[in-house]
Formats: sequence, C-alpha cells, structure tokens
Amino acid sequence: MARAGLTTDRVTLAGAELADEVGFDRLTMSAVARRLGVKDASLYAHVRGLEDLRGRIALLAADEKSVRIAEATAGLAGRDALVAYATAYRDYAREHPGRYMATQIPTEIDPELLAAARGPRRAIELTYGMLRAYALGEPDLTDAVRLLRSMLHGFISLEAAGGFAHSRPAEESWSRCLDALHTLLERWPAEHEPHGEGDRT
Amino acid sequence: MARAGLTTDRVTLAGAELADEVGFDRLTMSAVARRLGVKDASLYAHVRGLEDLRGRIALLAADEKSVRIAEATAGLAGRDALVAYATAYRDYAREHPGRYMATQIPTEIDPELLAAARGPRRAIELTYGMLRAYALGEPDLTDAVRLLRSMLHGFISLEAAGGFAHSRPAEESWSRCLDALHTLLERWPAEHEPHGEGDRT
DNA sequence: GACAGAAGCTAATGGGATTAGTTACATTCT
DNA sequence: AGAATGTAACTAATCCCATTAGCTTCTGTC
Repeated sequence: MARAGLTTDRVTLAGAELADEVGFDRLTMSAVARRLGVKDASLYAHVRGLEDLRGRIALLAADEKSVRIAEATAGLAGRDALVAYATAYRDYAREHPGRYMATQIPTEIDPELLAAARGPRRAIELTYGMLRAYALGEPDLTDAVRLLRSMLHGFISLEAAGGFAHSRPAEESWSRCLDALHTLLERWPAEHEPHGEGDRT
Repeated sequence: MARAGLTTDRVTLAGAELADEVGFDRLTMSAVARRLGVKDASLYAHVRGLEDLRGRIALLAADEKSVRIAEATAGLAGRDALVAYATAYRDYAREHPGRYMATQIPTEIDPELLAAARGPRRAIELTYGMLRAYALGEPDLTDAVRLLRSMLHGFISLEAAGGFAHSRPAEESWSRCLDALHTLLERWPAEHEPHGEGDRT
C-alpha cells in the first residue's frame, strides 16, 4: 500500500534492467511488476501495455547509445573516431544486451513518442558526422553509413548469438574488421562498370 | 478425428510458414495447432514444446538457405560468386522473414539435433569456399568470413526492421555495398601499424 | 480378429496480459 | 483542521497460451 512512486520512466527503467538480465524476448509485465514490488495491473497506469513498454525501452536504448557514442567520439576524427564510435557501440550492446535487442526488433512504436525521441535522430547525425572525415559525396556517403551500420550491427548480433566459433577470438576479428572498414572508407570504390552477364537491375 | 497425418517435419513446416506470416516472435503452439486443424496438445507428440519447435525451424531455415546459396553460386567465382551468394542470402531472408529471424535468435537447440543438421556446417563451408577465390591466408580468411557474414546479416536485419530511411532505395545501397565488399576482399589490408593521433590528412 | 503402438483427444493446471471497478493516499482549497 | 479531488495502486475477472496426464481410436500386423 505504501506508494511505490511509480512513473513511466521508472517502469521503463525497470523493464530495461530486466530485459538486460533475462533477455528482451522474455520480458514480461508480471516480472516488471514483481521487480517493482507492485501488482501487474498497477503498471497499466504508466505504460499502455507490453508493446508500449518495449517501444519505450527501445527509445531509451537509442538515447543512451547515442550519448555514449557522442562522448566517445568527441573531438576525434578519421580512424580514431571510427574506432571510438564502433567500440562505444559494441560496448553498449554488450553491457545492455536486452536494451540493444530492443532497438533491433521491428516493433511498432507510438509515432508521437518516436517524434519526441532524440536518440534515433542523433544516432544518424553522429554517424554522418563521423564519416564526414572520409570525404565521400552523396550518394556514396549514405551507402557508407548503411554499410557501417550493417557491419556493426551484424557483428554484434552474431557475436551475441554465439555465431562465431571459438577458433579465433572475436576481439581480434573485431579489430581487423575495423581496420578493413577504415581502409575501405578511405578508398571507396567508384561506381563499377557492368561486368559479365549478371545485370542486377 | 480423421488423422491429420502429423509428423515432426509437418509440424515444423507449419510453424515455419506461420512464422513467416506473423513473425517469429509471435509464433505460438496454439496457432500452429489451429493451422493444422488439431488440438494444441496433439503437437506435443511431435515436438517437445515451443522452444524445440523454434529450434527446429531455425535448423530448417539453415538447411534451406544453404541449399539456395549452393545452387546460386555453383560454378561461379570471384565477384560473380560473391554477388550470387549475397543475393541468394538476401532473397531467402526476404521470402522467409520468420525463418530467417529464427536463425538469428540465440536459442537453445537440442545438441543432438544440431549435430545431425547439415545446414549450419554447410553454410560455413560455402562461405569459406566462396572466399577462397580472394586468396586470403589465415587468420585473415576467418576475419573476412566474419566481416562478410556481419555485413549481410546486418544489412538484412536493418532493412527488415525498417532501419533505412527512404531517401535512397535500399536496392542501390545493397549493390554498392557489395561492390565495396568485393574491393575490400581483393585488397585486404595488412595488419595495421600503430598509428599516432589519427592524422592521415 | 486381437494386439501393439501411435495419433489425436479431453481435461486440468498455471502463467501472463489486460480491463473494470474499487480503495486509499496526497494535495489543495477553504 | 476538514472536505474535495485526482491519482496510485489494488482486487477481481477474463482470455489466451504452454504444458502435462490420462484416455480413446485408428492402423497395420500376425
């Protein structure tokens, strides 16, 4: 009966912590309620339901991640910025697997919330900003952003899913992949001339 | 009462179809039972439960995907093989989003089943085989495999999650990313020398 | 034609999500 | 202080899903 002092933010945070502990897909309203010492139904005064909570966790994660990356890359450029960016990104994902997972599940987020959120937009800006040092023009810059995001996200997901055998430490591959990425960004290939019979429309 | 002719494989297939339609995370035993015109409990004679079914779908997907890739890359080498590989990979993921998702969720698969499954092993072999044309030695080859898998998986996930704004068709970025990857593989950078304050201007 | 085994069913239990309606606390106004 | 008001949190109820136990019915075999 003593008021637990719930707010939307506190519920979201508890959900995020729980997601980090047990996995985003195993997040349940009941477990969040238990963690907060409150009955399930009480949560509905603060979040619309499980879907809504998930969306909020995703936005929280986007915010936190972009702050981390901003701090890590401040004042850096070129390879240093790239490495700092990627490392901050990966560290966040490893520290907060549940929240990270939240950002990658295609979930319906309340458009109003999404519009108000800074994280996602900030993340894009940071990425473009970081790559600016490589002097790519459009549309190459956009393609490079997508390549970078794909690689980071893919590596982290595969690593988290246990997709890399133990033959070689992921750490070393990670480092070498960043080298490769840096090299690639410095010598971004020109539009390639059609070649052989495979004409990919 | 008319026998529905269930088998483990049929249940798995129904689950896979359902996952493709409604999303892997929304897959439920009840829905599979309904689709098969059978009571929930009947499924348990063929699969251990939801987790088991999920694992089986993941293995099915790995099999199907590797077959597709094998067919697509047969007889090709170099850039053609790379493009065929990547395209087959992506097409599979787009045609079967649920099954594809199944392969990326860190799920506990019965070790016995896993050992019997050909798909995952075959996929690795295909990847190494395809990259052999680029004449990389170990450990670079392993790193390149990881980079390739990361990029493909990341791109596909982000695309599926709606992560790319509409500013530029994903199709074009995809094509350019493959160009970039090809270039990178041809000129895989040597182990990089430690390098001052990132002043490569 | 009886039997063994499998295929499928009924019934029951336990959780989780969600809603409606209720109680108790805290703030503010007089 | 005492009443009014909004809201935090609760109780109770409903529905859906996962899973288990035990029973029935079909199919093929000797």
